[in-house]
Amino acid sequence: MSIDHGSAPTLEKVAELAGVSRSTVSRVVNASPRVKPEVIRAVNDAIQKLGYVPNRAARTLASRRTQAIALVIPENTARFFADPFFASVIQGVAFRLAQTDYTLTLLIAAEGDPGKTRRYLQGGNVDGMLVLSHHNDDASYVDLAGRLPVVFGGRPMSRESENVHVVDVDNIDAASRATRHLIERGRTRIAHITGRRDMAAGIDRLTGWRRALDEAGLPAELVEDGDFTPEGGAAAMRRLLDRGEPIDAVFAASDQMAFGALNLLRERGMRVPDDVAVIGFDNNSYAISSRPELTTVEQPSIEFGTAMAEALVRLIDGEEVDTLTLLPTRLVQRAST
Amino acid sequence: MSIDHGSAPTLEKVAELAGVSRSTVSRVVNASPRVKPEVIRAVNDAIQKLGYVPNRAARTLASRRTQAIALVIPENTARFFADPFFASVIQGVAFRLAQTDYTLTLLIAAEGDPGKTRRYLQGGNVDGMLVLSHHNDDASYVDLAGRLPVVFGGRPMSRESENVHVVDVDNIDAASRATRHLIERGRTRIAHITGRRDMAAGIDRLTGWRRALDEAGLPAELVEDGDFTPEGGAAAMRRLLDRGEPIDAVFAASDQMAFGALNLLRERGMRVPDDVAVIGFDNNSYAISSRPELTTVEQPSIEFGTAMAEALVRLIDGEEVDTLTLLPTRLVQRAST
DNA sequence: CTGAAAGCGCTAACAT
DNA sequence: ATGTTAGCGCTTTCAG
Repeated sequence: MSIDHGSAPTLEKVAELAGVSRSTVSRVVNASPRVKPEVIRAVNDAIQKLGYVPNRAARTLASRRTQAIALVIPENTARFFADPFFASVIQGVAFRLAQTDYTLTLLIAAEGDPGKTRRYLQGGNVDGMLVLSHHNDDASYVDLAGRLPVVFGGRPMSRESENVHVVDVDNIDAASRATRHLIERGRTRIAHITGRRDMAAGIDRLTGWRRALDEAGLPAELVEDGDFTPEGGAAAMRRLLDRGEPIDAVFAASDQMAFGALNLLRERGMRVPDDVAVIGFDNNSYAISSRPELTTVEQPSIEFGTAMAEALVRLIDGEEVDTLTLLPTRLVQRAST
Repeated sequence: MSIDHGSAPTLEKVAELAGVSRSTVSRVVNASPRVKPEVIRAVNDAIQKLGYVPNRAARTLASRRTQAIALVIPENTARFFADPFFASVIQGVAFRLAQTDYTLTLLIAAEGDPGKTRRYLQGGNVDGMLVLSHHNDDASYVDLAGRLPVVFGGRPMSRESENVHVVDVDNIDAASRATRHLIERGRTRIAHITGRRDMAAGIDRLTGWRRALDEAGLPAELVEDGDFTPEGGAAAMRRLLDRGEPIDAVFAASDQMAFGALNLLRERGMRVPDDVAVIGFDNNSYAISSRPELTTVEQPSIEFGTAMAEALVRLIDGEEVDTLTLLPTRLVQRAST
């Protein structure tokens, strides 16, 4: 097990080989202006020849810029890694950052030792942070917004702070639209399977559903809590059906729950959309894997991530960034309604 | 937009407050032995009082240890972020590392500029790297194993190098077992929907299927390529059926493909498992979301990630680590067979 | 067991 | 346009 940690060539070596000072090499490496073209050439040649790669730690130490961004995911949220929405957001963040010189540090905030993550974040190890939280514990990061640039994915449950930047979709409006879609198709007994109630998205979608129903003068009593998973959706659907009241449509706060509801409906011998129309939220693989395929509200998940990264990078660069970036949603009509 | 980048207290401040030298503070921080208990107390008090957090860059620069680990994911593989298996592996890696002082740097290796990732890796920015690849392009990282500790998730397609460490499951054996399960249940016309052929897992599962069939003296001609997705599985199933030859069972190299195949079988009016038995691979959410639920080969995905992290950390610490870590698989019997 | 001194590799004024 | 001079905050011999 002998690995050749061949000591990397330093900036100084490059300077010697190119016959210039270290400052000049530094300038060339950092694409600073005012360097004679021929010198740039000479330096680059030397860099090439030596296979020089700048040492990040030294750079960070001297410049006070880490070129690193943290993606903070609370431990309990991390369990939802496989949730298509989260996965896509992370993918979007990673892709956008791959186009920059920023490095992405994935931070699973352990519940056991919250101080560890905070210390890391406050210790000047990153230039900014992204918070992706499923739950309301994101509250613990809001205050950090005063110490370094922070962008939240989805509005945090806690009070707003002026330094808090958020990327989100208008969940109330989107849910309301989905519900109206059902109403327009003549449904009157419209149920809702909620997302988690400790998440803004879950609460807002519930609000949107209720609003649309209220405006149409329809009853908004058929609600059961889900948890964004297929199993949770099926369980909620079962409770809904077991109430014994008539139901002719259901709006689930996620495709996964709609998928689970669909399965249960089939088991109970109910036809979709004939007996019950079903609409989901997300437009992910579950929407097209189900039979019938799901009508759903599409939210741009990858763009959700790129927008977060984009906002943070601009924030770090000292640019003006909107406190709230709202991404568009779109109703996708399929066979379940 | 004014953020208070309150300059963090340095080790020197702590030394002053505690009335000792910087060296001593450093020793305490690094839990070095031979420091008088009372001094340790004094220093810790000062650290507490000042809210001191060591500067990572300075530490790295001075000690030549980054305390960072890179998780490299080729761009094309990153598109499979939502694949439950990948998501779980990443989750496992992140969780295991969260228990250490290592930081996880997520590196999406851009196809456009492969040099960027390599430079980063070679530039002494990390103490070790983990490679998670869906495809055969992991070959480009095998040689880096000579410069720093590397652990692959799934055996790379390229030739082995003595410094290459791998965490994997025995795909040949597992696939063979799945196939034998079908044979034992009296099936004789057993088809296979492959994974990607440019992945070791895809190739090995095909080999295992063929081996079991050969040993039983059964024909191994019913093969169609899939790509690990539900859509790919459905398409492969369609081609299989369109051959017009009898089929009484199918082994799909992933639950997602089995799921897709199941949907297609239903469309064609075939009953599972009565007419056709179906077995998948992974045991993820698709296996329990499908109707009927899938019999499948379970592979411990989270442990896959923790094992990778574990091996790398030990490698970095200079410990002896097996070149190949094989994780156990298990047949999970459900309604589809 | 503790302190002094010398850097780690790079950037950033300040000169020139 | 380029070089000089100081560090950035920490670890690490080497003394004692």
